[in-house]
Amino acid sequence: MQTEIVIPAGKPYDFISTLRSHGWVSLLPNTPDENLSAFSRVERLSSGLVASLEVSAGPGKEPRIFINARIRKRLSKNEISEITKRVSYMLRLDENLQPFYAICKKRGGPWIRFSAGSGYLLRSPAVFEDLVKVICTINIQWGGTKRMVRELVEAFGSPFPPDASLRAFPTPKEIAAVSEKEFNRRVKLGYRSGYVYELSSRIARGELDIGVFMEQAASTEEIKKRLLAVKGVGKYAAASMLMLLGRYDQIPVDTVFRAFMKAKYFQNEDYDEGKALSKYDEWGKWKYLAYWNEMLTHYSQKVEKL
DNA sequence: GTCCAGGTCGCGC
DNA sequence: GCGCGACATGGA
Repeated sequence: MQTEIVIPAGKPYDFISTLRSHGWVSLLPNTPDENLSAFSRVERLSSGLVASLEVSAGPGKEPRIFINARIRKRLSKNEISEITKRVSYMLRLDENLQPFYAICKKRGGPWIRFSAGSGYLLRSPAVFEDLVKVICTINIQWGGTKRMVRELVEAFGSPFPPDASLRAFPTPKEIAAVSEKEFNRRVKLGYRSGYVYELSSRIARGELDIGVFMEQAASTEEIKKRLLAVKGVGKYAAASMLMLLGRYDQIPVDTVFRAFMKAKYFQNEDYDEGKALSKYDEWGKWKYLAYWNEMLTHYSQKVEKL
């Protein structure tokens, strides 16, 4: 059965730019179409039902988002609402980047191109998935990240009944259902394996509530502290997670940041990390977006790699 | 074969 | 608080 769900973006929104904002659209269960202008994804609803979602957008500055949901039965109101919420979260339809655009406009020059509707970075519908995916970007090349995420989905994700080769992202329970030894045998995550398994087990046992990372009222410093308490999450991963949680005031310092800063700002002097970071001080709570968009522009938007 | 990747941990000072 | 080696895995 198919159900079409329509969500008005409700604000200037550039759907294509969201998909191309970084590599997340290429990590399973996300599957981009060949033009990178829409994507599909298998999603396991809280009822345990597994659906396949095709997400695309209509024309216009404030487009409507279309979700074509395939599932065995007719969708209930609750299920439609759940799907709507998850896709809205992925696309960040609830975020407001107007203050960022305003600063860009004021600065002028190349920043003018960041106009209303662009700059939203795709994320996963659930924080657990983003945490695992960020851990899978640590000390590994992008191809390795894709491989590890694929192995996780194929080994532990719930299958989509009409086509069991399509699977959802695993839940913590699905991972914690096997022993750590078995986990290590089924997916080759290198030394990240223990991090992912421990995280999954703690959540599955109820020792860690993933909601603690989403508390809107908590300060960014507080959320950062909670993230750093997760084994496997250091400064880089915490800053990346904060971005995925909609807090843009920290920059993940990694080989990408360093290489870009050296190429753009330190061609004629020795690289200095403090100096590099301070380039974005004036952006306040929008540092990440300033850095990321400048970096994308510098490399002329190489989509697949980042 | 060798190097190292969108780093992090645990140790010793 | 800072420096440093170890760490799994596979691609370059």
